Amino acid sequence: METIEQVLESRGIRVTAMRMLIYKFLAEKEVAVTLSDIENAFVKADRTTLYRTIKTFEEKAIVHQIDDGTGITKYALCEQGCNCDIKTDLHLHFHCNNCNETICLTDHKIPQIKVPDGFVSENVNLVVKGICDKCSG
Amino acid sequence: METIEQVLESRGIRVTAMRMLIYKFLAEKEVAVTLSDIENAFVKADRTTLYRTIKTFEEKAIVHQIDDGTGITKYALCEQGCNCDIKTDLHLHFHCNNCNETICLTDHKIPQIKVPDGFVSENVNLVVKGICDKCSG
DNA sequence: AAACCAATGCAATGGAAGTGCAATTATTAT
DNA sequence: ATAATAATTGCACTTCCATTGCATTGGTTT
Ligand SMILES: [Mn+2]
Ligand SMILES: [Mn+2]
Ligand SMILES: [Zn+2]
Ligand SMILES: [Zn+2]
Repeated sequence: METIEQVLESRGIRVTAMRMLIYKFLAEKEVAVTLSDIENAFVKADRTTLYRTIKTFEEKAIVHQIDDGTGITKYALCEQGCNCDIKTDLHLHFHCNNCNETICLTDHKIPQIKVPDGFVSENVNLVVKGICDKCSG
Repeated sequence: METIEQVLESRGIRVTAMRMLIYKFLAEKEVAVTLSDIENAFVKADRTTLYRTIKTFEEKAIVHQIDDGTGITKYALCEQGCNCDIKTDLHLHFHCNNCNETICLTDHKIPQIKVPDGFVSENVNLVVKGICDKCSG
């Protein structure tokens, strides 16, 4: 099992205390988080640092961005085999209208979508909205 | 064929000059528009009026909102049989990565999406990104 | 230790969405 | 037609999130 340091270094991200903490925070969360979620978790740190950390993670493809339609961008750690860097990450995202949380349905892939002649599909964003398992129980 | 006045009145929207102009603008556009697109088309009118007009149209279900992932909400006239008011409008939207425009693929419906046990799907947002017919030609 | 470069913190900016209230315009009642 | 009423429009202001410039700190390398 890889340590956090190893994960970061293997992607060419220099290891700092802050980066490790944020990585750990993301790893412990089972839902996608917003920047202000991270802010609330690390009140001592500056917003900008948190922002740039998550952007670095995104560039280096250890997190991916999720647009769930709430207007606030969310982030989640990439799982094994998440190819979001080459824009072919095709797993579903689910947004709960009740608890307002968004999660990756990592092993539910997006079906092939037919587009009209002349159109070229490169990427698909699919967000299912409804009630999550915790709220429907 | 219905006149614009008739369309508006039939949905309980009072007819004003501004509303007719905006409706016409939307009808002539074959792509989804942003609020600032409308702003640029009607520089004499106030932003707020344009904003509230489009919101009225949305409430009365003659336009629907599109979240194409650019972070800016877009709007398009509902076609015949567009049931976006009852949240079952399931046609595809296509966003061109080249010309940056977004269009409704009105007769391409979203396939049934499977979600895990315990999850209840109420609504789906699906945006295909790639190259549009005009840009790929 | 000096030089260097990357990471962090602070302050400010920009863009889009939304709201309170006053002024204007249209509709209805007298 | 005039007055009363209601809806629409315009202006100013606010909020929220995302993003950047620049100074400062801290770690690495020579
Ligand atoms: Mn995901
Ligand atoms: Mn549409
Ligand atoms: Zn929920
Ligand atoms: Zn195009």
